[in-house]
Amino acid sequence: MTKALTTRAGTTSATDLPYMPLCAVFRRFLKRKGLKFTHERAVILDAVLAREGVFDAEELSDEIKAGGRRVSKATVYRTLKHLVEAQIVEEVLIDSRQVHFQQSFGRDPKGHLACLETNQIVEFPTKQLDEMAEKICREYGFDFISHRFVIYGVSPQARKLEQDSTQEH
Amino acid sequence: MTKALTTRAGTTSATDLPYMPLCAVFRRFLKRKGLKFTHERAVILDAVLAREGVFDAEELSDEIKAGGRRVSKATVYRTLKHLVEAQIVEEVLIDSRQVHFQQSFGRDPKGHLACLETNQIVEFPTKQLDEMAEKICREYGFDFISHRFVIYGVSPQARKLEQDSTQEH
DNA sequence: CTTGCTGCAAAAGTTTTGCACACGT
DNA sequence: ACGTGTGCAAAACTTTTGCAGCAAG
Repeated sequence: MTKALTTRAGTTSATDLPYMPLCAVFRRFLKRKGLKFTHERAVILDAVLAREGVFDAEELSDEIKAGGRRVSKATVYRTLKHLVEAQIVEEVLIDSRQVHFQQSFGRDPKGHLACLETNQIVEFPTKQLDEMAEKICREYGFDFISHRFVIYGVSPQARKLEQDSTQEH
Repeated sequence: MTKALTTRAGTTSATDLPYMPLCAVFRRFLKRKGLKFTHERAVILDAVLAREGVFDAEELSDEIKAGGRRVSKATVYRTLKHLVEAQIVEEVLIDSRQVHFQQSFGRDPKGHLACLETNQIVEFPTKQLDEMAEKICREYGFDFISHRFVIYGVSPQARKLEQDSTQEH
């Protein structure tokens, strides 16, 4: 999507190269559902893959616009739904203002450490937690699907900011 | 709030008895903040305490109406904010449609096991998890405030429903 | 009495949807 | 060609806010 690349062996197009596996995953998902891989969906997937960490629909839309490409917000919302269903992206519920997303394909589940002062979000690995979640599910007779673990706190940076402004008094 | 009760020793009013401690907690909180304990706030606290488990602003408002009392939705939202700040109620982020709440005062933190088919929510205790959350915070230099742990799955009931409808084919 | 509170209705913010046209397969 | 997708603008929904009158301390 971003720049032209020489096609090797004439089998893959330039469009595929920056994210070959996920693009393929998405195309396969769409085909299975009788849906189409459109230019807009490619642009959105591209933007998702370019993102690090957590984002919301608005941010994604803005980044697409900033990149000089144009996709309507309605399409961004519609496509994010498909990406979630394709398990390429997952919803992350950090606060109640709006839905947040993050790329999830092939990643281990992560927990989120959110700073209530600065809205900074740090990810941490959740090995032990994953097992615990499945065990709890079993105890209650549930089939496990996924889990979300969010810890709220105050980051060192926020604490420092606060100290600085107190000293100014 | 609900029915008249004989006042013992002339010290507590009938209004206080059904939830003496929490009403007191809330009044103390309000006084500290220079806010007022109004009739509407009493009605809302009453409704919150009558609830078991997780609820949203809409449900609370409906239950108040069903009880023949009338408080505007704006006031329900405004009061829930205060109850959260007073730590009598806490936000629970289960899904992205709207904010959910539950009574939290004096309760141990709980995790939520949510069924994605039926929207049923089961609570489970999180002893080990609480320690883990604080430890993770420390590792990243954060001050711990709270945590949310939600596990998504399919409940036995939902599984059963699905089986039944498959058999009907 | 002073200050905060309530209800109402309007506003704000996010997400969804209907429709006419455009595009992938 | 067919059936899906897109943009746009309007709708839907939850939550917030401004204001004028009301109530608590």
